[in-house]
Amino acid sequence: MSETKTRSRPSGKAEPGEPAFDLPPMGSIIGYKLRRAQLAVFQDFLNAFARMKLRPAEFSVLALIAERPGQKQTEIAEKLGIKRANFVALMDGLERRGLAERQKAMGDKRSHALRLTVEGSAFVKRMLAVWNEHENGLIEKLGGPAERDRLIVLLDRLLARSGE
Amino acid sequence: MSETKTRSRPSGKAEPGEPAFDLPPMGSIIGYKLRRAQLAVFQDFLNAFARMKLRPAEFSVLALIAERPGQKQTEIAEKLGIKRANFVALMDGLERRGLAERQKAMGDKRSHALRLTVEGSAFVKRMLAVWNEHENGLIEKLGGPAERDRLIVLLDRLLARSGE
DNA sequence: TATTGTTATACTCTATAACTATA
DNA sequence: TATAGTTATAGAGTATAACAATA
Repeated sequence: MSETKTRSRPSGKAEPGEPAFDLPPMGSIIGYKLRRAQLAVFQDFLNAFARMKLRPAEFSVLALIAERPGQKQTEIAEKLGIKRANFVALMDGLERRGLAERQKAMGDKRSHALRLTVEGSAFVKRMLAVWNEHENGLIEKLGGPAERDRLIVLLDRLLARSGE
Repeated sequence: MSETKTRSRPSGKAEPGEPAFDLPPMGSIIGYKLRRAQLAVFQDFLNAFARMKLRPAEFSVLALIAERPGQKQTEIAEKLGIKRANFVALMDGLERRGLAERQKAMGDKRSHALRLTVEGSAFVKRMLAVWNEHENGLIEKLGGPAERDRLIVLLDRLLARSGE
């Protein structure tokens, strides 16, 4: 299907001395720019949360537990695209810091119901305040909430039917 | 500066039984969606280049050498955000496969001028053909070249003045 | 038999310090 | 003194296999 949508230049013949390749400008490559932007955003996140010593994965785990307490490890790990084996050390860290805990579930004795501790709830409140500042900074860079929404729509298109 | 642009819901009081947090919907978090989209695009890249055994970093190094032969390692590494120490093994791999080579530079005897081999030039031609298919697939997903351009513009805004 | 959490392990990426040979 | 390339090393992140307890 389809002709070359990738090139912008009319494909003229290479001049002498020039390389014989019709190359993408690098700054227009979707995957490349996506990666650089993601790294920049994560770096901004790490700067914002340096004082709280919180990494993106820990943020999202705490957010999911806060949103719906009692979920089991596999559920949260799957939602975040984390292998359950790698989730163990992550959860160990949150438990060691006294922010979240594993409780024995009512029905299934194999699984753990994950909950925030009292200290963890206070932590999450501060975490969300910091996150709001961080996120609003990104939204301003993008040009406002409408531009943010446009970005999300485009990224969702890249994610659609990728795993199906 | 500025009020909360992050929330979409009117911040009503929490109902009994609901968690006491006003949480972001996770799917609307810029960094989170950015990361998932980047992983999906890279996975698509890896699938496309599985047969050629080429990873994104190797692709971009070959593309930069092809674009302007004779550049030295530090130049290319910096353009790609790779530490020069980590660039060594990457370049070793390309050299071992006979795709690119280190030549002694004319002026500075410390530096290496990087060039494609004859075999490497042929490889890059095939590489660019595969890449065009991959990239056009992404552009179709986005809804066409205009949507791709809009995405690049938004990602550039996230990258602007981040490191200054 | 299948699933939950776990351990052990390995591989990739990334980051830093220190060395050498040149400049 | 500083720079280009290199080595060694350590830390994240991620992937798989296998096990015990439970379903």
